[in-house]
Amino acid sequence: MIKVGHNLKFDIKVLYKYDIDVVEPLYDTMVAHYLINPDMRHNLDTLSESYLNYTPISIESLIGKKGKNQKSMRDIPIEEVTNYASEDADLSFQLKQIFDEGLKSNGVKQIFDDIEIPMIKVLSDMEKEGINIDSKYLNKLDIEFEKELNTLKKEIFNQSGEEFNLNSPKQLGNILFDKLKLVSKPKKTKTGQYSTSEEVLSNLANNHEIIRSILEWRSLDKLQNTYVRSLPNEVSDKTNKIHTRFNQTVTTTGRLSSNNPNLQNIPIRTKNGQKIRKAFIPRNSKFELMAADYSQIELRVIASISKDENMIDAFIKNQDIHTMTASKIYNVDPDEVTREQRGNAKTVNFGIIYGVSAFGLSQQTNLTRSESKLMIDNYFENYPGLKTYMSSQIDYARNKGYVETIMGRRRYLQNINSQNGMLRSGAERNAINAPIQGSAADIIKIAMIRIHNEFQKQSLKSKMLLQVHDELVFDVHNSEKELVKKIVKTTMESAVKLDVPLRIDLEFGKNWLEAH
DNA sequence: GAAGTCACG
DNA sequence: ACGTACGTGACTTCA
Repeated sequence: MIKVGHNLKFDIKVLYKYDIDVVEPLYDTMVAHYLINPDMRHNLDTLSESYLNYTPISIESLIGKKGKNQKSMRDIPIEEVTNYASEDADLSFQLKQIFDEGLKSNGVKQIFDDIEIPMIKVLSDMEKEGINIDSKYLNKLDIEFEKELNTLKKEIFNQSGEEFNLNSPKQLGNILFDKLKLVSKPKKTKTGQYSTSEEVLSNLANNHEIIRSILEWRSLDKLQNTYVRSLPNEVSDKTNKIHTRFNQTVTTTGRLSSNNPNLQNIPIRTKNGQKIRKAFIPRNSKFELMAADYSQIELRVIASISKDENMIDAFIKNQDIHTMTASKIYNVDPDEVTREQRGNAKTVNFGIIYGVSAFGLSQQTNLTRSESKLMIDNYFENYPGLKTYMSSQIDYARNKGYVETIMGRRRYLQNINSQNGMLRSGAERNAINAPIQGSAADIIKIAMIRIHNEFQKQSLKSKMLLQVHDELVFDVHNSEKELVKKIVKTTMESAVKLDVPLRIDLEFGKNWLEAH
C-alpha cells in the first residue's frame, strides 16, 4: 500500500520512536515538487495555495504564535488536532494527482522513483543512527582555545590602544581604518561599511602586527563558538549521539544540506580545525570510522559530459589532473611543473566548474586580470571540448529555459535571456555549474541507495552515518571491515558509467580525522 | 531580520 | 562599461 505524505522522512522518524517501520512504496509531495522546480519553496501551505487555491488551517491558529507562549500539539483538544491532521493528509493526497503530471511532463519521474524516493529511507536511517562524539575531549579543547583567545585579545587591545568588541565588524573597521589608518582607501561592503573580511585583512597582514592577531583570533573564536562549545549541546540525551538532519529539498542543484547541527562543514583545513574533527568517534571500541570520498568527481563529470579528449585521457591514465593541466597551459613537461604552476592550474580547474571569469581567477591567484585572461584562453585551447560544451550548455538553457544533470534533474534559469548583463551572466554560470554539481549529487545518491540496500540485505552491524557531498562516513564493526570496504568501494565506483573511471579514496580510523 | 563573516564541498 | 567565481548553514552584531 503506497503511503502519500509531505515530508515523509519526518513521519518515518516519529513512527520509528514507536517501533513502527514504514515500508515502501512511498510518495512524498515535498520531494516531488523539489524535482518539478527546485528553486521554489516546498512547504505544504504555499503549495496548497498555489496549486489547490486553498489556504489550510494555520498551525498558529491551533497552538499560537511562535515564542515562549506557544503551546504544544499535546495541549490541543483531539478534535482540533484531528481536523488539522486530516486536512494535512488530504492536501498532500490532492497534490499528488497534480504532481504526477508535473513529474512526467518535466521528465523527472525516473529520478523521483529511482533516486529521491529511495533516498528518504536512507536518510531517515542515517539521521536516527547518529554519530558519537567525545564531549570530554571537546571540553578540554575549549579550555585550550580559551587561553589562546585571551592571549590574542590582550595583544590586539595593546596594539589598538583601546578595548572594543572584536566580534563587531563595525567597531573593528573603525579601529583599523579610522584610528590606525592602515590604508588610504579601505574596501567597503555593499552597505558602505568598512569590509574586514578575511580576504581584505590577509592583504593587509604586512601593514600592521595587529592584523595577524586579529585573523588568528577570528578563526579560533569561530571554531570555539560554532563547534567546540556547540556540538556537545547537540548530543541527544536518549542516544548519546548527534543526530543531524539531512535536507533533501533545499539546494538548487540536487545536493543535500545538513542542519541542527550542520555536519557537512566540520573543520579540516587548519591545524586547530583538525583537532575538532578528532572529536568524531566510533560508537564503541568494537567499531572504527571509515571515510570514502570520490576523487575529483566534478572534474570527472565535466570531462565525461563534455567529451573533451584531453581531459578524458588524463583521467583514464590516472594522471594528476592539476599537474597535467599545468603542463599543458604552461607548456612544460609534467615533471617540471612547479608548485605554483600546479596551484594556479588547480584554481583554473575549479574555476571552470564555477564558470570562470578573468576577474574571478585573478582574485583567487596572484595573477593579474590580463594574465588570468591569457590563462583561460590557453586552457580552452588545450581542452577545446570544454569550451564547446560550455557554450552549448548556455545555448541549451537559452532555448529550453533549463539545464539538466546526467540523470535528468533540472534547474530552471529564469534570467538566462535577461537584458540585465549581471543577471544574465549569473544564469550562464549556473547553466555550467548546475549540471556538474548536480550530476555529482546524483552519483553519490545512487551509491548511497545501493550501499544502504546491501547493508540491509546482509544485516550488517556497520552503518552509514554521514554524507558530505563527495564523501560518505561509516561506523564499521571490526568483524566487517573488509566486507564493508569492498561493498562501499565497488558500489561508489560503479554507481554510474561515465567516459572516465570513478575513483574513491577510503580509510579507517579511530576518529574522523584519522579516517581521512 | 538583515548584514557580515566564515566553516565545509 | 560593469560587477563576478558554484552550492550550503551557523554565529554575532545591530537597527
